[in-house]
Amino acid sequence: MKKVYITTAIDYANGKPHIGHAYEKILADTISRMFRLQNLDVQFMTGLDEHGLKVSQSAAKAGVSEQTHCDNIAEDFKKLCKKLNIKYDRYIRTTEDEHKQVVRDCLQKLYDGGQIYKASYSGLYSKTAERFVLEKDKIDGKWPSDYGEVIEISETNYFFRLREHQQWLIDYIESHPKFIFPDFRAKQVLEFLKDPINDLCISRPKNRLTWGIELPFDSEYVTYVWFDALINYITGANYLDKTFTNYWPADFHIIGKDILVPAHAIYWPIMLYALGIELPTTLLVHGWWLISGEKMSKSAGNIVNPLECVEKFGVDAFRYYLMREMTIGQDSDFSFDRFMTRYTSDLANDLGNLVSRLLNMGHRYCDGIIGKVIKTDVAEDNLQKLWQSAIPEIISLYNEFAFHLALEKLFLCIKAVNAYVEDRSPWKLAKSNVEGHKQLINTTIAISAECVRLAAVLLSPVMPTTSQQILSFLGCPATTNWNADAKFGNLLAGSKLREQVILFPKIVEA
RNA sequence: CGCAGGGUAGAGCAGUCUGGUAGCUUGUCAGGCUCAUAACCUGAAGGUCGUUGGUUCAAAUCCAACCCCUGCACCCA
Repeated sequence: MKKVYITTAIDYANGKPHIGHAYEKILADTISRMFRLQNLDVQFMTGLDEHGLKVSQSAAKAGVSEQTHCDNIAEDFKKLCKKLNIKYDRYIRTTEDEHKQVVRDCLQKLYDGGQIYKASYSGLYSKTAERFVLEKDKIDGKWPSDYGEVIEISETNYFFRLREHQQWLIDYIESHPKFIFPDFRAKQVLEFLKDPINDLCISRPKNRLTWGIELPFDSEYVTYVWFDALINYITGANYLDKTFTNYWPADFHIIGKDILVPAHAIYWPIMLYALGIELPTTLLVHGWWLISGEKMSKSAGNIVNPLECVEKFGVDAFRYYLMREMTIGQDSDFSFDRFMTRYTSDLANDLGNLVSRLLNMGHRYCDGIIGKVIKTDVAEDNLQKLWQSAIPEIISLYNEFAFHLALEKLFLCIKAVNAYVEDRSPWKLAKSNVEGHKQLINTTIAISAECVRLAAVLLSPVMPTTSQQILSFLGCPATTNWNADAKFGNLLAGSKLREQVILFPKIVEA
């Protein structure tokens, strides 16, 4: 009865949504949908990380309260999800009462168990940047100008014991090859763990920062934002409730490579271990989108607004591009040129045009009704065999998160339908009076329609709306179950075809 | 320095884990077709798979060494 529990990282409430946020959500959504189509009960959660210094600073800059600031950002991100057709089951915010309670509960448990201790330390502190800095931050022996005055201060804080669990963590990662995907990321973590790790400072004194969750055992401090943020995963699984085991352990934490080390591969497993909670099954680590070869970052200011693309080309085209171009784990380059090429050649010319010509032929030669497959020959057999062998391969590629390969394969099959239609040339058959040609036309249309139906069914996780549209053109309901729908059959006989439709109009000017 | 990733037709990428005729898209050239979104189909040209060595009957793939590019302060998926 346990659900498949899938999470994205929660977005930090500091700045606007960009392509990276969009990608992670689309990836998680695609995975969720693909599991649902295989009859799994999915719980998909995303959300917002709202505490910490940066949020406090952004709010001050905008001249609003922290909570108002977060409410606004939450709206932005929820809008993004809606635009991208992200079907999450829960949207968590770290300012929710339930979450605060879970964080305090965990802190108290760790404190009682001796996993948290108080210590003082001193270091160099930048008053302007409001954080500790290191000697190595100096450029040419001088502090960067935006650090302002740098002074030595000493501070007392609470620390969470990481180091004593280091060997346990190494053993755990080595004995659980599925824990970090793809494999090379695990290697990276193990490299990191070759050096001793420091205990984690999990508090901030209120004289520096008040925007956080107060420590349950010391009201002079708030909780460090990462400690707070990571706990969202168990809050979202109803940690305080009996139903916790319906969700936990999480099956997939979907995260970017930047927050693997140390947050998700070091802090989080040790936190859970120290709390006596089972670890998530898999950290699914994706790469970054570069923008025309350059690293995308807030500071560089080259943020591609995903919403712009969506409005111009449609959400499914955008989802298709991201899933088709990215090899999970690697970085990938986003360029409008390539987006246009994918849009035009894959979506408009191959898929869209196939749908368009099929509908038109159906009306022109078969009165808009799909006939029965009566007469088949080598051409039909070959096409059918191609699809029959491709379907399980595509599904298993999906299950391995190799979406780029699944889509490549699927579009090769779509091309094969175009070639098959060319081979049969119903427009020629229609001109002749030869016995049996009418049947052959019916067969061609029926087989092609069946292939288009399958294409729509298999595209559903990536392009849910398009999938549903295509199916409705063929007189079918949306697919909800691959076991039933992802099979080559003759399910469409008697179905009424819709009038010709342009699914992906050519967009002349980029 | 170290660690990680990448280096495959003009361009952009996959394939490398699990060795066996080098694949996809785009671009170019030549044909075909006209149902269709100036779309579709067929064929051709184009690669010493970064370099050198090793293992093997067989290496893009495994091993070793080296070269080049990228990332590794904060922020950021």
